[in-house]
Amino acid sequence: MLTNSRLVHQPHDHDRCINAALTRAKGLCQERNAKLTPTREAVLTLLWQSHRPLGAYQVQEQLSKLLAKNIAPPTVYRAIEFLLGLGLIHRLPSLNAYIGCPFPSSHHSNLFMICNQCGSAAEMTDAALNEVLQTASDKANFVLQSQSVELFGRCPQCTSSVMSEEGSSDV
Amino acid sequence: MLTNSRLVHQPHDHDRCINAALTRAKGLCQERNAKLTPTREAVLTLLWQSHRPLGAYQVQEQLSKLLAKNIAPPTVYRAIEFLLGLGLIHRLPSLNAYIGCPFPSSHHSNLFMICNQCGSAAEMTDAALNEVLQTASDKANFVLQSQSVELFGRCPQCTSSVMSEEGSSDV
DNA sequence: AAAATTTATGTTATATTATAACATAACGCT
DNA sequence: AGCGTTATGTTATAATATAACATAAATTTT
Repeated sequence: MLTNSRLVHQPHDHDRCINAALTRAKGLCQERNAKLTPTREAVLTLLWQSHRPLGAYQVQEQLSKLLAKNIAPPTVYRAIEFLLGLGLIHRLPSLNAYIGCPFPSSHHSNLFMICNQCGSAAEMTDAALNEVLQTASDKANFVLQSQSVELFGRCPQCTSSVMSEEGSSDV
Repeated sequence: MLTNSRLVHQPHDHDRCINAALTRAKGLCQERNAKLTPTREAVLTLLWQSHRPLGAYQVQEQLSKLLAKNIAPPTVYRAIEFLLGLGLIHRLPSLNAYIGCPFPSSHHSNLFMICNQCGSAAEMTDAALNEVLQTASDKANFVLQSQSVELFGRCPQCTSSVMSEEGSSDV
């Protein structure tokens, strides 16, 4: 059961997360002969600034600031589309938001645990889950092609610390 | 494993679906002391016209036609909100669309099997799925509060009939 | 039953998320 | 350098959703 859950839900050296993500991204792009242009890399980095998903317009805002010029939505959406295509980020449909993927090269099932309080989102792959979903599909003669599984609740961090407030912690 | 999968994925007397849904809705409203006003009932009926989810603006369009006057978005969204609150309909986040719930009174897990070809969506509850999700949450010390599980693929109907085209069948 | 209160709907405007369409620029190849 | 391809810029607009306030309808209170 691959997961970044422990990392997401407690203080850690987040620069390592960012660096690791960039390294993985560069590797994957080389492998696939895809170009991680400065814009795309910047968007990926922004999505890795925390373990909270960002909306496209939040990315736009931050990217505009970062590049010190006005960035229009299509630029952001194009970068997002590129990164989604490589599996470097995911879209959380319930939130209309995007988040960096901690294990882009592995085929996995996109299970997210999203904290209703702090907004963090941990990703995990769970073989048992995939089996159950495959079995259910088979029973219904449904040919399963892709899936989206989002869990909402309270992360360990927010559960243990009573004082933590919405969006306050640096997850 | 409660499901409407067989019904959704093959021809059937759909009027019975609609009538059953309305009956259930009326019962539930009585129970909860909630008022199923004409607008709300109309929206529910529209969402039960097929086993395909509808977007809010599709509902608006059809409701305007039905009532022979222009209906503004807030009216639709209010009815949707009311119906969601009672569990009479669900929102499919990946599609920004809404669909009638075949078993509103049962506590269930909102697993949907959405056909990429015809757009139909079957709902099922699966105890094994819920167990797996609960276990995964427990392992991560995540307090599970709610969930959204959407499966995408090919429904039995579309798999078997080669000639079926996008949106053509009366699911 | 009239007044007061709550609940539902109407109306206008606008926020938020996402894409279409076309122009320009940068890159990669020969 | 010239050509085709890929990426980005730019403008406009589509699609989804909500805020804010006005009116009306239903329910409760007196």
